[in-house]
Amino acid sequence: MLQTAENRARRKNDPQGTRTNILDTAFELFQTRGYNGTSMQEIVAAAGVTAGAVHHHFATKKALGLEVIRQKVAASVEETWLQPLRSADSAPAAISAIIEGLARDMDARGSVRGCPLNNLTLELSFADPDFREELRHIFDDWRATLAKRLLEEAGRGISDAKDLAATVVATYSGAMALAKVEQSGEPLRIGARQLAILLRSR
Amino acid sequence: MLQTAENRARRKNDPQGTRTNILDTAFELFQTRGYNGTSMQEIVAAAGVTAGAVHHHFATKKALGLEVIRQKVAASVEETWLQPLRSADSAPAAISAIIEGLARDMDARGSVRGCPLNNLTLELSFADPDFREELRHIFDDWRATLAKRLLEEAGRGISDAKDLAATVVATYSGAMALAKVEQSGEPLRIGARQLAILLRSR
DNA sequence: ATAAACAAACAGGTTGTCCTGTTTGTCAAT
DNA sequence: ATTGACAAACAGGACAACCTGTTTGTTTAT
Repeated sequence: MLQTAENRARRKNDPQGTRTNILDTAFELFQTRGYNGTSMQEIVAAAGVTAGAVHHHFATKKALGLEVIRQKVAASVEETWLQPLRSADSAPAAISAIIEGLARDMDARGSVRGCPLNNLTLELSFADPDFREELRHIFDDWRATLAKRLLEEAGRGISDAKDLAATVVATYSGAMALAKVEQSGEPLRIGARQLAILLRSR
Repeated sequence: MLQTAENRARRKNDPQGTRTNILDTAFELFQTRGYNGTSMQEIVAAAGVTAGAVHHHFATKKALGLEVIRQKVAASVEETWLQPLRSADSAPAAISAIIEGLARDMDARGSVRGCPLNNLTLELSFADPDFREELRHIFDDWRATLAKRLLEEAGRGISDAKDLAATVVATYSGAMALAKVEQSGEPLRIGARQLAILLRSR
């Protein structure tokens, strides 16, 4: 039975705010419990909205997941990697600074939830081609931005720059996996040091 | 209503075989759909056993997952990494051969499901400490075996060997993530080449 | 007036787990 | 050598909780 007008809760009527709230909450829960480990009910409860509101903005859980990747995950990589990279004087110095900054954040926070992009990639990119496509775009942008900055350095060809860019992404991603399983920032610091050596040697 | 004795199926009574069958099937499904993406019913159906049989050998899904990690995932790392490493003349040569062999397998197969250890680590190691503990042991063995072999090389200290071991694991793990999202063995080949350069430079 | 933005309740399928009953091997007593 | 007792190894559902998605109705902005 539906409720009467008397005791029905008032609507917020803040479409942009509600939508952003749902996206932010889903991103946080996916990051802590994973996509398949998070239920719609948990998202509804944590966001403090109703199931109807979620359904109005996102028809299915998959549609919500894809939007989280397109907006939140992409923005996260943009903020932590691409912007610092573009505004830095030296690419190798920026890479070291980014990774060591993350290691410091993790140790201060006391817990490591890992890289959102890698988390969702390993969970979903084989099982679902739609997710894979969205995730792949973000990786490609990341590698392209890195390669572009590494190409500016003296005495480096395009092929070397691309290979080094892929290696930076790989070593960072794997170090983050180690950091997650050890719950420590140390693997990231090791990775940063070894990447610095590799970037100096070429 | 329970079934009568007449038309009831005969028991297999092959405890070891049934148990191994369930473990193998669960490992395969976890590898393709993830832990939370796989239901008990799917495991039951794919293994061709009954729910009762699964419950007899593994009380809960989590208990089954932990056994898959302890036996199947650990054995997979042992087979592809530790044994080749121990029996090789040169550690750097073995590392290159292992990674490039995997890249060849993937291209021949036409699909990349990723590293079972990393897949489960990113999905579960933050959300559940019991899973994390089991996964961490495997990573630690992996790094220790690598460090031991890298230490044998001339002019290398224990600290450098440990750092390089962590970097080999990290770069491989991250390259496998790239391979998964690109569905190609190429990122692994790039990682192998760059690791060879790094191992030569020190 | 119309349509977007929600609130509330609900439908129907799926989930992990458990329970009861039957079959088979084992081992000791006869 | 046969039998009886007992425990392990399943078969076949049963079940409540939970899952995603929808529907219906009310509120607000334009």
